[in-house]
Amino acid sequence: MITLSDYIEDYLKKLLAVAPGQYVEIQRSELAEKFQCVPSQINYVLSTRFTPERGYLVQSRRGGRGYIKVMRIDPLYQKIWEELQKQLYSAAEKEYGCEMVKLRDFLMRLYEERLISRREAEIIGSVMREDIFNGLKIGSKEKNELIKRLVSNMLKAVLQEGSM
Amino acid sequence: MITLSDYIEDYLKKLLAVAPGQYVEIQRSELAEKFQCVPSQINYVLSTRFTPERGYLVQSRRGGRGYIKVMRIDPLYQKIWEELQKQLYSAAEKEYGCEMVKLRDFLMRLYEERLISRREAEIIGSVMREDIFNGLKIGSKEKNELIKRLVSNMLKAVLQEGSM
DNA sequence: ACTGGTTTGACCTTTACTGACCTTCGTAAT
DNA sequence: ATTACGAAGGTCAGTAAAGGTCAAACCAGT
Repeated sequence: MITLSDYIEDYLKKLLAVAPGQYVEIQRSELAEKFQCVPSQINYVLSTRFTPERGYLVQSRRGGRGYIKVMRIDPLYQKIWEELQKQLYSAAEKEYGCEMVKLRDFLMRLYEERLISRREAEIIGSVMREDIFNGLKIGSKEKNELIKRLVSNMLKAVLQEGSM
Repeated sequence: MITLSDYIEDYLKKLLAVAPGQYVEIQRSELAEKFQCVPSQINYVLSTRFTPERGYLVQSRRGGRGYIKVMRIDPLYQKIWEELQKQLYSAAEKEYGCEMVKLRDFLMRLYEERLISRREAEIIGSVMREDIFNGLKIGSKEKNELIKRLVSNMLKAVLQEGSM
């Protein structure tokens, strides 16, 4: 099942692919018109699919001559590990812990950056699911710590192994 | 006696038989409607009849435009799956559960038979360690179940993706 | 009666989409 | 310069549309 948001995401990615430079500039209302949706849906797509975790940055300007600029973030190979740790231990401190969704987004980015293969992404991703704890009596603090360790370990394993 | 679940199972299998590709996509509520049952019965059928043991995998997405995808898996991979389950649930009953050593042996075999790459073996292996639980208050029964689920999920991920 | 598979429904989580209302900023009129 | 207007884009809460979970009730065969 493909949603409208998926189409819009696709469209933007295709634009990015052929764009000279690492960015594209669009008009929100124009795009909304093109896809026959309300303008705020564009924001929805941007905020759910073009996040930093997925390797994108969005800038915009309001008012007359306003625009939205979508950029790809550079690969930053060295920083990958740090970024992961930040992911794991930022929201983590708020007691509610690392959000699986964000983690998976980050994973997909590693895949898109070709640091890991599709299969590797799936393998690692299979651990980032709330439902692995279903029916098990485990405290949420423990759940969280476990996820962090597992993901860290797995990533460490690939990063140590070198190129795929 | 033939139950409703049997009919639903049949129906899905027939769909799969004529489907181009090794999968079918359905809407849970639609199917429930067709068979005049509650939606959750579809989950029941899927979880009891379309398991990896029987050669199937199920993926899904929630929310608007959600769907359920039922896939066939390759017989070769199915064998592997069964072996893993045997590994996980044989010694498992002896309270101390799946021995990591045995699991690692199994992993190595997968690698030697070229079903997984070296990197994949490293990733999966990084989870098969007692020390991931160090200092965490988790019952040994839970630890055990968790390891099984994690390993199963990871292998499932490989099955889904097919040959490397 | 017991047992195990089946069926159901109440409640939950996730995702997509919409619309009313708000903020920002260029620019044309004063 | 100042102001007023209009043309962007932003926010957020609400609605709807999926699918997931779990435990209780319900049979059927022994």
